[in-house]
Formats: sequence, structure tokens, C-alpha cells
Amino acid sequence: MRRSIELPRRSAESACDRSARSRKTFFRKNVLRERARVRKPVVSIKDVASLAGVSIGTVSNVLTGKRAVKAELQVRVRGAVAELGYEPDRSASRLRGGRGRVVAVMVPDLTNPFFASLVAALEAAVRGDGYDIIVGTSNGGPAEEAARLATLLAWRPGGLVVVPCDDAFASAAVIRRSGVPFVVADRVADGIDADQVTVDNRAAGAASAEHVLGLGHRDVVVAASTMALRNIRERYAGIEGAFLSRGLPAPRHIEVGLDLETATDRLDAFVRDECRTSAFIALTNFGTLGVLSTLRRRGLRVPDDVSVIGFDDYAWMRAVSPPLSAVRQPVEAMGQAAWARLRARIDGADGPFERVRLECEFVPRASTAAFGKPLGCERAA
Amino acid sequence: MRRSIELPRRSAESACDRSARSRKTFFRKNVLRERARVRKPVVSIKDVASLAGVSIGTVSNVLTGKRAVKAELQVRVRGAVAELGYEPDRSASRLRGGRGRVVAVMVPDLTNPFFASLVAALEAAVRGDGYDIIVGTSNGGPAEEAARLATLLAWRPGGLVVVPCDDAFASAAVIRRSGVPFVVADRVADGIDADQVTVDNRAAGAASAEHVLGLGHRDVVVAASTMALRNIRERYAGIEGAFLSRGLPAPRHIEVGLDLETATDRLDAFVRDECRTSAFIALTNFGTLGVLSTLRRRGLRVPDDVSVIGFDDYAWMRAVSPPLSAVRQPVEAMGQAAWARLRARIDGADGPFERVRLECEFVPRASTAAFGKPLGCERAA
DNA sequence: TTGAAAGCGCTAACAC
DNA sequence: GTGTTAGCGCTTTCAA
Repeated sequence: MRRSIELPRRSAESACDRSARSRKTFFRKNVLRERARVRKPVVSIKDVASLAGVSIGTVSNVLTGKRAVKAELQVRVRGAVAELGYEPDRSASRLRGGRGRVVAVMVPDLTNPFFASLVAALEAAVRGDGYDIIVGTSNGGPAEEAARLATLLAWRPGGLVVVPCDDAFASAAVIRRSGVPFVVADRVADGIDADQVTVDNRAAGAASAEHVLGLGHRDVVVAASTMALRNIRERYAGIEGAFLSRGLPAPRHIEVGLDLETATDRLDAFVRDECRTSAFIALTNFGTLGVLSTLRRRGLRVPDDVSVIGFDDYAWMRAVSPPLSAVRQPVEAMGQAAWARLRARIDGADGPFERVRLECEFVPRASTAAFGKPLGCERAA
Repeated sequence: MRRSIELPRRSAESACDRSARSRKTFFRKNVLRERARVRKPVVSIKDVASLAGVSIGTVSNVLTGKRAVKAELQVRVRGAVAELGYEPDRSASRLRGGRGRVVAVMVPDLTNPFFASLVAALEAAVRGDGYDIIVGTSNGGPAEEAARLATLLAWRPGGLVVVPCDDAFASAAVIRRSGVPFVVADRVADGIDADQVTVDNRAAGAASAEHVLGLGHRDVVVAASTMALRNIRERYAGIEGAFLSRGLPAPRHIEVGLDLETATDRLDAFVRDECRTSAFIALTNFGTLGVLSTLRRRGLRVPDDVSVIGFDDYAWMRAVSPPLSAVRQPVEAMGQAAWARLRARIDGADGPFERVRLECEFVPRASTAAFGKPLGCERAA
């Protein structure tokens, strides 16, 4: 199918000789009518060039700004762009110009508000630089991660931000082979040579621990999603460190898994036989929810019977009663940092890999209270 | 910069004559070495063709399946694809073949878990068909919506799913002009000619109303985000209808805005002077949070003092105490329906515009209780 | 400073 | 059934 517009071939001179008015008339008569006839749906650089009476190269130069163009032509080109509502085809400019103005983002699960917020932060960060975002989710599996990555990478994005679905991060090979600059966010991949943007997990854990310790709690249980993730281990290590440094035994931890039902079940089995715990520290979103859900089910009141510290800080944590003491991750800042680092790599920076470590903020609220008495088994029963 | 690989020009015959083994040897010696030398980062269809000893046309035919290819060549091509880890450049095939295998998704705010879930559902739906998702957020403004839409559309996606930031939906013009098939999700644009996937908002409202009415509540307050949105008005209309049909006066409503702080402030001002309300029905996420937050601030207990119905159904609503009675939107199904409709349009369906209306499910939990006594002003004070 | 033209990687139309 | 080739809409030499 032939879709391009056939224009009577005009020399450069004739285009320049013609006045702006007659050029427009000419354009209307020919180009617009032709466009309507062939039902060409999108306007291309050629249409702009015709209307402005310049070559497509000049249009490109005006738009990319990579080459000086005389002021008068600039005006004509911009006018034509506005009149036609022209927007350069991004696939085409990507194809010709190398990497495209997209950044690919891979997260384990968009349903998890933390990852969703991260994507939101990233989107806000990149759009300022004229980039778009293309998202994929691994939904837990390394196989799916690799597969999604492959199709995302097939757009030849300018860069990639990835939250690996596990520490092994086998897909790193896929990414590296593609040559696309990337940064690993949130999760730290063991011994992976890559730029990383994480949170100071150790400090975050330590802050929670200090808080409950300061309130007099000694028998604390940690609700971790899974110890297979290094960032979780780091958070736990921070808690452990705080206890150990005071000569106290390290708190126990439960792996609650990655969904609410599992979390609740596992915690419930634990709490059923538990007599001493006076505080829970959650290390993830579902840890928080699992703890809350279990305590409710067991009829235990927060903070009267047990204190609870949540992880992440969402609006609902402020709204419910009691509002939750929690560790707030600087999601916004993570997005910005990841983009800053990625941007630098895209622009050719080739220093050593960096790990940006952002600080969390501990937000004390009403779900934690001074230690009174330990959980009585008779109550929990 | 010249990046393509210079191969000694070989005739088709010579390629066919060579055995598979010698072809590979040949390839290794020439192509791989050359690729390394020029540091060409990505493998193209040409590389595959060389290694398989076929023409690029054949490679394309094997991969797209649009033309029959002899079994033996299929095997060779697939082998080469696997060995090289070839993934067709999506921008290039889009450029040549028309619309690309991406669907653009525009939502007001990715930070809102409802929209995030919708994007997640969409991502899950489209990837089964080999599509990717490119996201943009309007963050409240019609101007930003139009701007983001323009860049998203510049990728010439196969389709678009949009949740307009307001009912005016001025950007509809931008979209329509691009010729990209689109479906409007969640929000209903007044008098817009487009496929729509929404929820049966009226029924959802009615279900909430029936629930509280059945519990004996008569003095109910509705927490709406803003009545400027038609889906919110529809939800309210459902509630109103239930009351009116029983000969009861329509419940009052408060516009709580779109963030937690505003919501809490406005509701707080209302509740301060309120003596009669015995139940709140929230019509959005922030309505729910605002109500909860205000009641806590005022020291009112749920459901002892006031019953509360939330909108949307998130994990935290099940975890907190009391767990929230709520209207669950079928987000998953919305994503699937939107994609199904869009897919049909992409494939050329040109019937009249449809509005798919999905049913919500009312989930009764412990935040609603039988009407006891109305709120005493002395308590609220 | 500008226009002409090559070519990015691919698909589809066309030869054979 | 397979190879060759013309572009898709751009960016970027290369001439003028």
C-alpha cells in the first residue's frame, strides 16, 4: 500500500520565492486534500516540511535543536508543527537515532502499593526529561521476569530500572547483554555489578528496634516476608544489632510470605502458642497487614496488649485506629535518585557502580506504647 | 557512525550449499568477530539470517508466521534466534508494520491503589497477547493529561486505555485525531462517543444504601470525593434512589476532595456539629480514609458509635479492626474487559460504541452494625 | 545554513 | 517457498 503523499516536485527556490500566504494556500490545496483522500491518519515530518516550505532535515534540526537554523525558518517550522499538531514518531526517531526516549521499568508486582508508588515516582521524574515509561511485572517468577525483560528490552529503551524478583537476579545477564544502562532499585542483588538505589535497610530496622526498646519492650517478634531477600535480611540485621548491642537476645522472626492469607495463617499459628511477645515489628507491607489481621482475629488490642510497627507508610496507616507507627521509605526520592543515576549512565557516565543508600524515617504514632505486661496465654487462648 | 556488519557478499546458492556445520564456522569467524569488533550491542534480523543461512525475509516469515516456511528452515532459523538471543526490534517492526504492540495507559494517579491495580490488571491482560504497556499519569490536570497523551500517542501504540481526569475529557479530541483506538475506563465521559468500561455505579451505591437501611440506619452521610465526576454522581444516585423508594429523605453528602488531609478537615468540620448521623458511606478511597480518620480524631468508635462503608476493597480493609464493610470493584475484570474491547477495535471491529458495565460486590464486614442510637452531640464534643 | 540522500531494522510486495 | 527490495519516519552525514 502506498501511503505517502505525492506532491508536485518543487525546487527549493520556488518554495522560498513563494510568499507565506501562497505557500499555505498551496499546502491546503494539495497536502491537506491529499491527506484526506488517502486517509493518512498521522502527520509526518514531510507534511511539516511541505507546509513550512523547508526540507525535512531542517524540520528535524529545528525540533531537535542539534543544529542551528535561521530564525525565520524556525518560526515557519514551529508554526507548521503547531498547525498540524505534529508530534515526531518516537519509534522512528529511536530507530534512526539509537536508544529511545523510554525507560523500561520492571517491578515484581504493581498491585503492591510500594512498587506502584515507585513507578509513579519514576514516571514523574522521567517525564520532565521527555521520557516515557514502559512497565512490566515479573509477578514473582524469575522465568517471567526474564521473559518480560526481553520484550521490554525489545523496544531498545534508553535505560531500565529494575526491582529484581529475587536476589539471584538471573535476568541481569539478559539485561547486560542488551547493553541497556540499568539501575537496580529497592532490592540489593548480591555481588551484582550495577548501580543500585536502595534504602538504608539496616538503619531502618535499627530505628524500629530502638523505638520498641526505648518503650521497654524486650520480647519482640519480627514479621519478615522472607529471609531470602537481602534487603529483608538487612532490616532484620539492624534490629538484631540493636538488641545485641544492649546485651539482649536477638528477637525471633517469622517468614510470613507474600500475600495476606499466608501471612495471617503463619502468624496466627505462632501467636496461638505465644505468651511473651509484647511487640511486633513488620518488615514489609504484608507483614504489617498480617500482624494486624492476626491480632484482631485473636482479639488482642493494639497497643494495649501488643505494640505494632508497620513498614512503609501509606495513607490508611494514618487513618485507622490506632494510627500505625511505621518506617517510611522515601519512595519519591528513590525514584528521583534512580533516574538521576540512570540519566547519567545514558549520558555516557562510566565511573564505577554506585550504591545510593537513602534514609528511612521512623514515624512514631499510636500503635506502640510503653511496655506494660507481657501477653498472657490465657488472653490469647 | 557506521555500525552495520560488512559481510563478504554471498549468493543464495553458496549459503545453501554450505553444510550446517560450515555455515556456523563461517558465521563465527565472520559475524561474531565483526560484531565484537564494532561493539554492535544488539543482534538484528540480519545476524539471524546469516547464521541460519537464509534471507532476512525468511527469518521474518518464520517469526511472524504470516507466510509458510519449509520445516527445515524453520528449525535453522529458530536455532539461530535462540543462539543469538534475538528479539525483534519493536520500534522497527512498528515503523514498518503500522501500529505497534504497545498499549498506552493514561490514569490520573498511579499512587492511587485503584488505578495502580487497574494498570496491573491491564498489564496482565495485554501481555498474553504479546503487547507491552506504556503508562502516563495526568495528576489531576486536563492540560497535563493532553500533554502526556500526546507523547504517549507519539509511540503510535496499537491502542489506548484512558481514565480521564475529568468529565469534560477535552483530550478526547487529541486521541481521536490520532486515530488510535481507545477505551475509556472507570470514569464515564458525558456524551463521549467511545467504548467504555465502567462499574455499575448506581447499583454499587444502592447496595451500600440497602445494607445500612437494612441495619436500621436512617440518618446517613455520604462522603464523596467530588460531585463533578459522573461516576460519583451515579453512585450517589444509587444511594438516593434506595432512600427515596422507601419514602425516606435523601442522605446528605460531603465533597471531601482528593487527598487525605482535605478529606479529614472537611469531614471533621462536619462531624463537629453533627448529632444525628449513624452511618457513613464512602464513595471513594479517600472518602473511606477521611471518614475513618475523622471518626478516630473525634473519638468515635466503629461500629459502636457509627457504621462505616468503604469503597474499593484493599487488603488493609480486611486486616484492620474492625474490618471494613466495603464495595469491591472488579478491577481485574475491568482490565480484561477493557483489553477485550480494545483488542476487538484493534482487529478492526467497527460496530457502535459499547459501554460495558461490570457489577460490584458488596462485602459486609464488621464496620457496620445495627442502628442503636444516634450520635450524641455530647459525645462528639 | 540548507537540501539531498543514506540508512536504522523491520515487513510486505514482488519476483522467481 | 524463498530471496530481493522498497520503504515506514526519522536523524545524520555530505554537498552545496
